Amino acid sequence: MVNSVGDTAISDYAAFQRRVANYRDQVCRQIYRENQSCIRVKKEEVAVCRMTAIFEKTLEISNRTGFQAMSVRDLSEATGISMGALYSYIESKERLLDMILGLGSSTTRQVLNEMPQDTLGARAKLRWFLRTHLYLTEAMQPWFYFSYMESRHFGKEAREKAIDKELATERLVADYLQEGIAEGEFATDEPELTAAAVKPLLQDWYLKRWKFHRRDISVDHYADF
Amino acid sequence: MVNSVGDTAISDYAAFQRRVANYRDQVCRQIYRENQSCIRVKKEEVAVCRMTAIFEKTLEISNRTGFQAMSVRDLSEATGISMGALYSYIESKERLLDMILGLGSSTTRQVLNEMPQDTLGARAKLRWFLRTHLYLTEAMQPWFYFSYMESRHFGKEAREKAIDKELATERLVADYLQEGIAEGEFATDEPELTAAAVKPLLQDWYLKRWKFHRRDISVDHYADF
DNA sequence: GTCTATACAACGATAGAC
DNA sequence: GTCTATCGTTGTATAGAC
Repeated sequence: MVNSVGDTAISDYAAFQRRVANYRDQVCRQIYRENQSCIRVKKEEVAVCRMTAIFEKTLEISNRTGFQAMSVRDLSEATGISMGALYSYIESKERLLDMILGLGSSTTRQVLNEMPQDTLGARAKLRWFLRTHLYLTEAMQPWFYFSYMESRHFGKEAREKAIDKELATERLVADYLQEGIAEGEFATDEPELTAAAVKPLLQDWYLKRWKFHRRDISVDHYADF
Repeated sequence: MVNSVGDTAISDYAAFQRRVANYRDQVCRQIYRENQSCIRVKKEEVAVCRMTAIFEKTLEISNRTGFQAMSVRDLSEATGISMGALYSYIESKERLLDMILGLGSSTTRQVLNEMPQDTLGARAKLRWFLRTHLYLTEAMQPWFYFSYMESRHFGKEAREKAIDKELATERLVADYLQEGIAEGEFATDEPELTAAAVKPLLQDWYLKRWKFHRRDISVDHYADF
């Protein structure tokens, strides 16, 4: 409930979810402005509203059948927007992909850069980071799933960006571990390999949700660590 | 080197690789016979040889672009077999998918059912299973990658089969853990969650090879456990 | 701003000559 | 058993009426 400024941990998932929902609208508007040059619809309110729906349906269909298998006709039908109208929002299918990727990575960047200032000690920082990461992938599960599954079909630049991001996350975890070892908090002789092992555990949460839905939520998974 | 009948562990990866290569030919021939009714080429030697090439190239292209994005024309070009000739081996693109899935799961079944008889104790059994599983995914990395990535595009039956297989693996690991706890060998209060956590670590090996190629091989990853 | 109708390329698959 | 030529379908994207 309480979500005062200096909290060490995010108080609970529901609060976190609300925060992310706010970001989403904000980020959608930002995406619209960035791509205004190729969007024929000029009324911002209309455009942002419909684009939000387009993004949502795209993730929904793509996560069932794959982005490339999803035809724009499918998308038109799912959103209730005709082919012609649709193309006044997205310019091309490839551009749609770019916009969706931007949507997620902008949100992620904002959320993970908000570590409370008074979070001290490697253990606390690692805890905060892992928990926030887990919450984030839960709140935006469709996007993370999409991003993971489609990453190999990206263009060269986008794919390299994805790899960089993954390595950056791993490096951050490895650094926290290293810091913790120096503080005498952790006992691992191979922080890098451990960090590399942590990543798939985080990813499994959004990739194999059906598996965890038969049990309890993130807190448990956290205890596991 | 030594690979005598009763070895507790597979002696080394090179030997294992040779064993799997033998299986592959054998399994390819089996696939040919099973699908003989819809394969127009009747000379077994010719057919098996070309089908092996077709399977290999399909995995190669699909793992870059996705199976559904791979056109049969691409495959024709890559194999050097014309469209017409190609279709006297595969009948349809969907059938090609089925054959490839059968190829891998047959091999997997054979290999994992060959646990040495004198492997006693939960720890030894778990070790053997994990090491063999890791070796197998290394030897057939393209197939495992393909299977993982394309599983969501499968038909209902095939997808359920894949889920069953994954759960079966997890159950097996959980059982070994349980057995080990009973023997006082392991100290985990949640064998099922631990088993669930082991799976993504195994999978990460074939999904993110680029990450591990900057370090050393499976033995290390095993030590990590 | 949205619709229907359509252009044009690429797809899976086949026929028929060799 | 293999090839070239071609079928019908479906895909992305656009034009022009409303």
